[in-house]
Amino acid sequence: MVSSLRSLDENLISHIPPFRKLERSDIREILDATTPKRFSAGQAIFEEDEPAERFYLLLDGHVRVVRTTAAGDQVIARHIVSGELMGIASAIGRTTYPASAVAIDDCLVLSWPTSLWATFVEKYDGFASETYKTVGKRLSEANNHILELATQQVEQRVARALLRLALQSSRNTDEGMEIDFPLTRQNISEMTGTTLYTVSRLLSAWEKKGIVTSGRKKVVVTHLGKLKSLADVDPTYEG
Amino acid sequence: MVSSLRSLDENLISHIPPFRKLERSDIREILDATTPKRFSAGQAIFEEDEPAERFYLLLDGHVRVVRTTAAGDQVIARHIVSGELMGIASAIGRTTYPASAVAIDDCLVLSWPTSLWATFVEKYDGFASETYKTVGKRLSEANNHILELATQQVEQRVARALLRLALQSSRNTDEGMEIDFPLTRQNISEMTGTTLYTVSRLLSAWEKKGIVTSGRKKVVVTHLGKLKSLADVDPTYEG
DNA sequence: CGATTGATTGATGATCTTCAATTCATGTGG
DNA sequence: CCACATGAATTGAAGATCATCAATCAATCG
Repeated sequence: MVSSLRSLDENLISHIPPFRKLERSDIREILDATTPKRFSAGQAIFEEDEPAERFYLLLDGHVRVVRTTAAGDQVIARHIVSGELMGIASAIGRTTYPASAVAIDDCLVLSWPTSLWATFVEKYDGFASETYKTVGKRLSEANNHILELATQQVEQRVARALLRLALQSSRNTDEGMEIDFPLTRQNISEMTGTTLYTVSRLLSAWEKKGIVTSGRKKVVVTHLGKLKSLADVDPTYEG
Repeated sequence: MVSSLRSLDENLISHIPPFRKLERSDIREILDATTPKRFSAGQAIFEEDEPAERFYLLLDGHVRVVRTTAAGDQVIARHIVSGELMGIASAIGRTTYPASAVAIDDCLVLSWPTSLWATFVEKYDGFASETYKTVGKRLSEANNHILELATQQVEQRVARALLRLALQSSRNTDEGMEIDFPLTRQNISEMTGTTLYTVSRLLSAWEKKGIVTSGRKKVVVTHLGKLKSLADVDPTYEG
């Protein structure tokens, strides 16, 4: 957790990929151009189709990136964890946000006006290449997601979604790997293109098999190997 | 069609977005660094997971970008039409191709060694921003595809896929808008995450309603408005 | 003109969604 | 601090959508 909103320590961001190669003075400059902001659980950080006036860095907490269809269905495109950039529409030549970002728990966020993007890219060594790597990773993930939706059954898709969360965003407890933010059946269904009922049935079945334990807004993976085999991935898969 | 493989005219690429802002001398340089190559229908231009040694510009023809799952299912990620870059793994910090590219019909292709990518980005004004716009467009398309797969029924998905092809890659005939490359029921099913049987049934039903006519490897949209309404898009939708 | 690839269509059934009825957990206000 | 409202989860029953299998037909090509 970050102790204060007033004094931004350079160490806060110096280890984060896009800033890793920068001098302390550069980092100081970058931090001086931003004011940290807190968002509480459920608050929107930016909204789909709004003009992309700022870009963001999540320092602490978890964020859901969400799109809504004309019919009102919600789809969770991805989760953002601490240290990731978001709202980087400018990186890909957009002027509006392609999706909404919602704080899942309490979040601490830095942001800069989009007008600074070009400056960052030009001035700070490695910033451009690192952020384009990020964009590339997201494109790959999106394509993997398409492959899953197009070829796999619901059980495999849910298993994979849960597997990714366990590997990327869990803490070890005595029960097992606990997803470290509140996560409902409905949330999982919105990540996988199914219904909350089907997710509930799957989790119940898996609980009987000793693969997970779960509760209200909580999921714990108790047997990663079995989950991987349900997900139909290599046993050495790590995300 | 391009008349000869020997003399590459500067006009060939001067109107294509990433090169649009360049001087004639720059374009000459770029063309001198490549040899055009032909691929015949069905040939692979590059393969998934291969080291990304070159990047490509499609000058003529149509290319399918394909991924294959461990189980052997194929998914068509996108189609490339003349004037588009492909195999630009380097743009997003990858060292291997994320998918295979297969010539649908006879294709004419330019290519450059990946080692030149950094030079292009640095040296040629507008090249970077234009190609990142391309990457951004592909990311948006991928996210739209995810939204469709997650929320829409097969009929809507097939209607949308066909609609996009009609709007982006068709010629007008007296029958209607004919998709201008060979396209099988199986191909359509691989674009939409369904089976060739279901696509065949849908096309048959649509033919009875006067929305399409179709034949072997051929689909013609005869009533765009009705197709749009099946696809559940705005009547003014244009891609 | 046979062989191959693509398309059609009926029958059957699995998978998953939908609806409805409860139960359970959590936090809030009286 | 308990009662109650609210949001979350469960589970049965019913049925829609789509995949699968199989048989047949049609087009194209060497």
